[in-house]
Amino acid sequence: MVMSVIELTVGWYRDHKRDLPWRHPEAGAWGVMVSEFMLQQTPVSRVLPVYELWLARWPKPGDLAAESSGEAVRAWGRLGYPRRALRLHAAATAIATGHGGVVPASYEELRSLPGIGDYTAAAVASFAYGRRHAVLDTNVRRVLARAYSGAQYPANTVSAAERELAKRILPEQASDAAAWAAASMELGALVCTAKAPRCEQCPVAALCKWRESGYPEHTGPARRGQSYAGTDRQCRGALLAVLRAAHIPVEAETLFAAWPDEAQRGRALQGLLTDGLAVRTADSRYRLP
DNA sequence: CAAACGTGGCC
DNA sequence: TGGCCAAGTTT
Repeated sequence: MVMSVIELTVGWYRDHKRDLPWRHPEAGAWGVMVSEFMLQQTPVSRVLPVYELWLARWPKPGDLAAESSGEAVRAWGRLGYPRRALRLHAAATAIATGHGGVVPASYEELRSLPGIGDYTAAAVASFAYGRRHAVLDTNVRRVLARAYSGAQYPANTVSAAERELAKRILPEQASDAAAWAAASMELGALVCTAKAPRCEQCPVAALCKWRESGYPEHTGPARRGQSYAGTDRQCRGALLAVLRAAHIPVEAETLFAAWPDEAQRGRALQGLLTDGLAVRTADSRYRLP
């Protein structure tokens, strides 16, 4: 019998999926949700240790909600994009107060929580609750682009056509759809990678349109490079690192010792205050919220 | 829609 | 060495 891309991918996943803690049954929906926040734009290898610490310290949403948001930021460590820690704390608070302490199962309820966009809502509903949703992350988008559209890379932003394709091929049965979501993400992460795809190991190589077309190279605009060295972002990171390490409020002088450029560090501190990642005390010192 | 938002590893 | 890339969201 002829197997489809979806069937082949799900079969491959059964034998090749990584043993990740948030895939264990005991992780629960909260574990899945925490992992999804941490994995936004962040590699699995860097998430693993922080995830373990978080789940041990805050096994339920209410446990995190009971702490200050600053503790969430501190425990976030160097994962990057620390506003995610703030939003995860805010989401936990919303779950504790408005959802009986239980991570909601519906896409709409999840989507309304801070820090949860289209991808994360679909992912939590699918992975934690087996709901039927098109889960479109960078991995899945690349797999679809190659296997179905014959392109090396998807466009910079998700297109309507892409969503339609994802919905069109989504298995009818919710459990099958959830299996496909997990499997296609894993395929994109391990085999159908951005740089050097392992087509020899790919379960759908024989059906891949990109391969069939002779691997045409990407046309169209390159992805915007994200510089970092010397940027305001790096400056913010340096200042926040000082606040994370300090357990009493620090002087502006102490904070500013972490960065040479005067104009930049002033901008960065204001940004941290505006974002709620730092607060000024009555005696004009600074600390985590 | 583009820009802002961290950080580290890899080729 | 430096650009690219990593399970995105918000404004």
